[in-house]
Amino acid sequence: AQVPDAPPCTYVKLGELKPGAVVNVYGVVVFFKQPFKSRGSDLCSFLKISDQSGQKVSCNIFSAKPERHPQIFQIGDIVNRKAAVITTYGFSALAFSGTVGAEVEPRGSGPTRRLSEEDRRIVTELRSWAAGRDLLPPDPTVSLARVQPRMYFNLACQLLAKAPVDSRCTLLRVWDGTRCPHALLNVTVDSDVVEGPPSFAEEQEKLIVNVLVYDDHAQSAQQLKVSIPTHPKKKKKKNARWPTKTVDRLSFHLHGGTAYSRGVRRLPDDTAPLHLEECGRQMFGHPSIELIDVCCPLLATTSFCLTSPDKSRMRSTHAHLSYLEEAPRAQLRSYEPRRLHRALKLYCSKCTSIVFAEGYGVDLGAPSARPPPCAHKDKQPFTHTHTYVFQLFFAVTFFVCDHAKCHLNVSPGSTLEEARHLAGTYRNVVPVHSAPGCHPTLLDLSAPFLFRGKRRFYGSGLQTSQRQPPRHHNRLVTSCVCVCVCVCVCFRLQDASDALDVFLWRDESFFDVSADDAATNQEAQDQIQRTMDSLCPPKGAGGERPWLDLCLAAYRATDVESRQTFYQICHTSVKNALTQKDTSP
DNA sequence: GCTTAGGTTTCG
Repeated sequence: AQVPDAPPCTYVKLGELKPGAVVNVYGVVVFFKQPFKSRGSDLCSFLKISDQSGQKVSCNIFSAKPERHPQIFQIGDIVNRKAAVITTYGFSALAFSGTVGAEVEPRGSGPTRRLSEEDRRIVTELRSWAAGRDLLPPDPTVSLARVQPRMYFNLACQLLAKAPVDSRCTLLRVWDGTRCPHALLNVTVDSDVVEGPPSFAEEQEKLIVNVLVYDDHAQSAQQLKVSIPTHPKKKKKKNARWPTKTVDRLSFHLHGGTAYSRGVRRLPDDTAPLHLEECGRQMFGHPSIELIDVCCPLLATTSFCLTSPDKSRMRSTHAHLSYLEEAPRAQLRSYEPRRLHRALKLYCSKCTSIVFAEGYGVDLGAPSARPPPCAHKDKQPFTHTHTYVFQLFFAVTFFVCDHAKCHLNVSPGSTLEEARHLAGTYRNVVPVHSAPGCHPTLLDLSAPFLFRGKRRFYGSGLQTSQRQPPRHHNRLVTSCVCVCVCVCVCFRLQDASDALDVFLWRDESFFDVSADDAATNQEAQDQIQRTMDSLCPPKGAGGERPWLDLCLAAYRATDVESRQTFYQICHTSVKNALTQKDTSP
């Protein structure tokens, strides 16, 4: 770790870095991520820099204070970190009190502030080196008129209205003055929760697209301001029934995470594309300059757009496209498992693979059980996730993910005692054994399979095994996996035409009961059970099965030969459907 | 209290 008054150290070219060294590093930014919240206590910036040696080096900068992170404006800026700690990966710049992560010199030919003669020479050389190559990636911005299915793109647009969909999704109604030629998904939300006009004139609606914004971006989307006043007299709410004709419709998704600089952000006012204003005049008919003037907030994203003065780089709302089909109503016919404690699963907190299917120990007699080939959703077509969950549910098998990054390494010769210790830091820790080159496995039945704070869980299932005494602290452990608890339930839905199995999982709460509570609290389990039974009365128990409005997203296989259609159901949609009051057919 | 993250897009 660095201290503010570390002694001056030598400037080293990026191609000559040695692990463990503490050196003075200069480089041209070739990639950067704005500070984001880490799982620890700090914000983290990530950047890659390069220099004349051609070497690209990664750098992480940690500090809880945003102002202590390097103020990088754009790719091509030059950063300098005195006393960088070199690791085998790259280098870390720990921004402790009194120091900043790195000094930044703008690209181009700006003044070199307060630099020593040597520093000025280095910056000048780096600038002329950087000027000679094309460091900026191509701008992925397209207009709505040019959007194609399954395309990733940036969108600069005006925000006309927004509405929360659920805790992890926000709907943004936007337009960019061009008309998307595809049939568009119609998203219906309660007009009471819409900020901005609840609906627009028919001609206007044809130009407006709905963008579904998820997770971390849903939070930032909620901060965006809609400046078009809500119409004083509300239009009648549109009929929320699903269309009877099934049509492929384009939908726009801004998924969670920041890969490829995904995000949503307000653009500075002076960057509004002129055509938007002009089209706005046409769109709203009679002189509407006022309206246009106040509805300027634009959407854009992250790295390049945040502070870049280069307008062409400022717009980037990545959206992911897929086809959606709309489906009619269905009834809940049954669900599995009927005993809720069997629905408790553990999943890896990093890669989100389910770690254990049934209660641990059920299938230990068959340690040859291999992870299903489709266990990692990032390595296999998404179609398989469905099958995988199904297999997990009805076959008894277990699986420990083998992503290196998912495993907490422990020192050689470590024991269960160390796993127990880790549970003081990580909430749920699973000790595993992994022989070199082999898939990681659980320890045998007599050892705890889960440390959860101060509690240990043995044997077959979370609920029944927590009272056994601690023992086997000397058992060897090679690594540990941090896991989370979720409730995973399969619902069988049915309408007049067919039945469909639907899985809900990986949510922090389940019918307002947290998965953590469900894992340890009988009362919480009973509450879930009662809800489920009210939705789906057991045979002979009487009571009406409610009709549910469902949003079924049909992902068409990209493989045209197979033309396999399969269904993935948005678990929040299903959950909303399951909790709705309407029971009319 | 001394970690966090370590680009490479999809649960929806």
